[in-house]
Amino acid sequence: MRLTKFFLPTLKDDPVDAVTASHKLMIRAGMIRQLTSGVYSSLPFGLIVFRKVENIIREEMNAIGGNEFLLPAISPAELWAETGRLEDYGDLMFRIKNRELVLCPTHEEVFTSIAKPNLISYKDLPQVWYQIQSKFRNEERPRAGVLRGRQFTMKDAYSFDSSWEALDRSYNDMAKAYRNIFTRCGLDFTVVSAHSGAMGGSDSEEFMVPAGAGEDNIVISEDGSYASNLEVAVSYKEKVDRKNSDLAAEEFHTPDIKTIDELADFTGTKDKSHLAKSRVFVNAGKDGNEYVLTLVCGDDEVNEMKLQNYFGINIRSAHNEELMEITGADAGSIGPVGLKNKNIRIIADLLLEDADELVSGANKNDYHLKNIDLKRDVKGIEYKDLRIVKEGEETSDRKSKIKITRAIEVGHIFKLGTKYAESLGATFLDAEGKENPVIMGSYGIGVERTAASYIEQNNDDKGIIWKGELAPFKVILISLGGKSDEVKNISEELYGQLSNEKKIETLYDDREGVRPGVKFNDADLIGIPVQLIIGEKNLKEGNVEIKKRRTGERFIIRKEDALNKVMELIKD
RNA sequence: CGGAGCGUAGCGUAGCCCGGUAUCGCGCCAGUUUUGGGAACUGGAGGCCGCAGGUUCGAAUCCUGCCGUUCCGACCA
Repeated sequence: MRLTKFFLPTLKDDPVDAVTASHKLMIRAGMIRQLTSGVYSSLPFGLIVFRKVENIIREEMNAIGGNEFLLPAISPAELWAETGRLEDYGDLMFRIKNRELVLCPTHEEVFTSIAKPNLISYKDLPQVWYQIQSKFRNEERPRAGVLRGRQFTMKDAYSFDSSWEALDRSYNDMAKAYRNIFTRCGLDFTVVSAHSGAMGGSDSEEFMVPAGAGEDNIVISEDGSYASNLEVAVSYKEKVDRKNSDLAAEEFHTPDIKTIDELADFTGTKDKSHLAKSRVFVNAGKDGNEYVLTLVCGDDEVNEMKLQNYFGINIRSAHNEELMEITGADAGSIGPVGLKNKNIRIIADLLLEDADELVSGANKNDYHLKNIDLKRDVKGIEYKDLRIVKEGEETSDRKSKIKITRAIEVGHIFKLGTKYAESLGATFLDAEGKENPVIMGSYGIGVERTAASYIEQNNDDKGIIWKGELAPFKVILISLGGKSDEVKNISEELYGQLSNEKKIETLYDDREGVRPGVKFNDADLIGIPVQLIIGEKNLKEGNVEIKKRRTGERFIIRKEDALNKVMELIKD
């Protein structure tokens, strides 16, 4: 491609609205432009990269027997009402105003609607179906360029199986394909166990790219044997010890003490594990509200995602006005003993199992209780894993320690089970002639997000650094023309040889009247791996120069050897 | 949704407090010189100062409302 014909609007300065490296660089390198919040146009240079990602995905999906579809981006709202997701997604789904249609945020329903009348016998299964399609989500806060947008390209795949064992096989094939995809994309990634979110389902793994710009926190053990999303992570920690002193619970005055830290200071306690922290949650259900009081050690926090896993996505923190009504006190004086509403479920973290001599709120403003014995004083108490794990804790097997890192989720695979098949009536007849719901898996990859993640991991102060399969061009031929016809002739000759004979994706900076510095800086910014530089100075000696973008290494070589050297270097 | 900020030429900005018809840099166009790491000079084009209303002789500037957008948080896959 000749740069004089290629639309590549590069920017010298960072756009003021961009904060993360990939966002800045994708705009500066002329890959994307924003149309409105969370919505980006793909410019030619960006589109080349996105297509590379798509093609890698396509090849790996086809390799495991995937069938490519292209489904509509709009669908009837009714289809979503049937699975209950019209409500579940709520405002996250774009709705069309003048027709009962929605913009699809994902495609389980639509794929299932095709599966239903066509996958009717166990002989029709298994199937893997996928598409690469624009998705629309009315994100409340889009951020970091294409990392979280309102419109984005997603590869979504679905497996249809006749047994849970077969689903395991489909899932494992997919997991392997995902590893291939992200490896081929040149990403440093890690696979973590995850929460399957609003989609429902059981086993679930996320493909995570460690990067500061990420929105997720992931937990990785130092020995690499454990990896998990912080939302579901567990660790090993000693339980709070039981003292068996059988001291009577006793109320004491704690004026203006609202937080655990204040309580620790007030009581002169250094170890906050016996200062039990209470929080009240409301689980809004069809039959009215269920109230849940959680109890964790004073130095721990409740992991709300774990609560969602136990209670469903509708559980929420109680509002301040509700607290008084439920407990009899305001936040800061709430505890498990003496609650105003007796129909409240009390769930304590596993670390607090049968603990005694605890201090917690007395459900009376400005009072706390000490010597609470959970075994003795709290009837019907349940114990569950509730806490958020912390950096430096031991892994569950006690063989390693955990680290917490920010990461970008580029892919997610999970076993859906029969949720959509059941609600939409997609069944098949098994060998005995019995009707069963199709067992599904669901698998997604964010295309632009994958490219952005690559850039997050591969850039320097000059710009992007491409390598391997994602590189939009393998070589940039920089002609420092000036008045020299010879430079121009040699450049044209080499360009022809590279692009026509060797079939190498070559970008040819054939701009005239552009100073060398501008060309060098543009080349570094857009990050093509190998720069072949033709200038008058070297050419006088019969030489050309080659620079590797990543390392900055330079080679001055005979012009006759240029082609071979380029071919050698692009293999890296 | 809560908090904070921003909106002036393609991009980045000054001016706003204290009202008088918009500053500077980059980029763009023409010309001359230049040509290996974002050139110099000369000349030029380009603006409903986010929108609407109000105050005023007069509004980029003050007031009200709205819209857009960014960041933090909440929410979300």
